[in-house]
Amino acid sequence: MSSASEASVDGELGWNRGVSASSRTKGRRRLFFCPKETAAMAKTERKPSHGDEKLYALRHSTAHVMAGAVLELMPDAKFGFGPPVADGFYYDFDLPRPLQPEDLGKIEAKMREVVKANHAFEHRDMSVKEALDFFRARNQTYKVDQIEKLAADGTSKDSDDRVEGGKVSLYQHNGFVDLCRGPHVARTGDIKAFKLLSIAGAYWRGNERNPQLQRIYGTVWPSQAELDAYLEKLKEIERRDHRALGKDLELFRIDDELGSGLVLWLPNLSIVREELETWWRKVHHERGYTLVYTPHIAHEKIYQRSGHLEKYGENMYGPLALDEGTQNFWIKPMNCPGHIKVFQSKVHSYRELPMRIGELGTVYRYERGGTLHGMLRVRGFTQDDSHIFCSWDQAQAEIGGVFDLAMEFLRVFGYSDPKIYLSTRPVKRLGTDELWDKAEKALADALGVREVPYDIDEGGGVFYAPKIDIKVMDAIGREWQGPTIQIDLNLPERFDVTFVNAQGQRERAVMIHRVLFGSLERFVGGLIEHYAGNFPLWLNWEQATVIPIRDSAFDYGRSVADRLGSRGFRVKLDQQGDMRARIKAAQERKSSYMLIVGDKEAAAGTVSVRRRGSRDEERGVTLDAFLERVSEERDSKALPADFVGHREPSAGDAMA
RNA sequence: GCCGACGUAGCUCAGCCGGUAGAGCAGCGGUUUCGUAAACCGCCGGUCGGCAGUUCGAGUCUGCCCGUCGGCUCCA
Repeated sequence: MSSASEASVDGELGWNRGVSASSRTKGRRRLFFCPKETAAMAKTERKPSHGDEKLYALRHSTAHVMAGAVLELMPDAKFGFGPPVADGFYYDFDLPRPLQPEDLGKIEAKMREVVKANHAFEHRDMSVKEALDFFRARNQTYKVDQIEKLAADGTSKDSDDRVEGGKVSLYQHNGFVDLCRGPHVARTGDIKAFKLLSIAGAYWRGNERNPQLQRIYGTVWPSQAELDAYLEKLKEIERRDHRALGKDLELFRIDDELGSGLVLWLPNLSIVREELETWWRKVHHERGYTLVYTPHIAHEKIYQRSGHLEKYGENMYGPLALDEGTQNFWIKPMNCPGHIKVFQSKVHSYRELPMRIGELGTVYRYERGGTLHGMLRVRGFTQDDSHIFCSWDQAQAEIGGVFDLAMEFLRVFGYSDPKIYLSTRPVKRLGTDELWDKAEKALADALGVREVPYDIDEGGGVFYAPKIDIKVMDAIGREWQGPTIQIDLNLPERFDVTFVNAQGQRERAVMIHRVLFGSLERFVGGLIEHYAGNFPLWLNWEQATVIPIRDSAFDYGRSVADRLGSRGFRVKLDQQGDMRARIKAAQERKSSYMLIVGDKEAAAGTVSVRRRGSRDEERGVTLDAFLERVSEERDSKALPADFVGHREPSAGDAMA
């Protein structure tokens, strides 16, 4: 007999049947991305729209069914938390042995039995003492821990559970009892289309000093069609994975011997980066930025003064002991100290402000091994960093200017639905509360003036400043971290950054830190996925491929390629294999245009145009007409014709 | 860093109960010149992630490192 029946207490507890999903009161909801997406994306998910209570109940109920199945298969299992998350659910277990991939199938089979048996979900309240006795008797130490915490605090940030009137809420089905506020579906038979996806480690209460539990992720949908659509979306995410595309398209490489977390930009992606940097410099010159270069290592005294060694030291590489070990240098983790020194190279009048100092500055930060992820999480990266030095009176307008520039950037790349977050003071920080009050208010005011709606990310600021984060949706509805703006009152004080005001007195400058791309590595890694490798013409490493049909057209093909090259296009003349092989290869390299030329084209001075993503050809296009067309496309930085932007809400939101 | 899985040619992978490494693609050399997604023939290419151990013998078994993947924690 399984222990599920040992846990069964129907008789003595008096369960209430038929608690409907709609009885669930509003509460905090913990939302995460599906496992595949997490590392690539922002930590917080946008809140789902109203009206998805049923989906919430379905996911929550399936988590219970899974936990019940695990308990039947492994009677010694102990349970942690098992909440619904975006697109599915998970449950954490403390198990006597590690789970194997084959276990998922067994657990799923057991779940299907329970679904088929159509057990009722039943609810009851229990006094704290009763509940503690109940879970102690079953050796469910994590539940005991949670109830004790709830009894002490009333609520818990780790779950929706709470103590009300001295009681906690429990649910049971098929003898599996869990601490839970509900709601649930009425019966297990209401669970239709589900699948267990993966196994992972997770710390109890998310704290790495706590024991590590085994987490099973699963997904569940009201219908098989919706489950299929979701699984298809996961496949699409896999197809777009920048690490796979990075290999296929020869974009970047991370070499073990060179060092993990360090990116080699291969020639193709280097072209993308060069185009981005060229445009970035142009835009910044137009906006009154001064572009500079600063060193990659610095004496430790500057990092003592900036507070980096104290608050950020565990992420820094060093020390490098120079001059017989009498002088310590560290590799720079941020560009701000260098830019402060640039500003302080002379005395500035208020007339010169705001002074906007920018740099494509390469920094190195130690990241723990398990956190590295392709180009999205690396140890060396280049930020498109700028520090704006201005007076307090100018700060708000400057923040607004940066904000507008950020929006322009996002539009160019086809990102949509920007969402704004205001991240406030973290626990580990410099400076007084008054300074933080002032800085946080300045950011909030700047957003207020623009009437931009935003959410607060409590404690999400950097050690020296609060920040505005802009998060955006990519082509398949995933959220990414975008530009960041920070207003810093700490470093100007530590470095005594001043200017001479209209009264001839020294006045403390305000420092605004901002990035638009963030890091080039992460931004471009994200772009690869956003575009699925199909880059817009202006960024593409192979803008056109000239494909002669046979030898007789080689000379004409060369003249076409030369003509395009002389207009600044990146063109490949392919003479390998036969024509069909050349077409296939060009398509695989994601060349923007194929220009197929044979004897007819040579005679007429035309090209046959085939656009990436299409099997149609357009014959008899004169070279001039083609040049005019692609010049316009390139210079306007148009999104490619095969780009399909994000239009609908994400799958999870659509379920409302 | 932690939990689990995995590391064989540039890439994708095969290699049984331990007997001394194999395919396709790519590359190179030929042949072929063909009207819209893979022409044909040949050749080159591997300290099987690294270091120890067990064994007559290790790609296969064991241990420790390194790395990658899925998460956790952290983050641009």
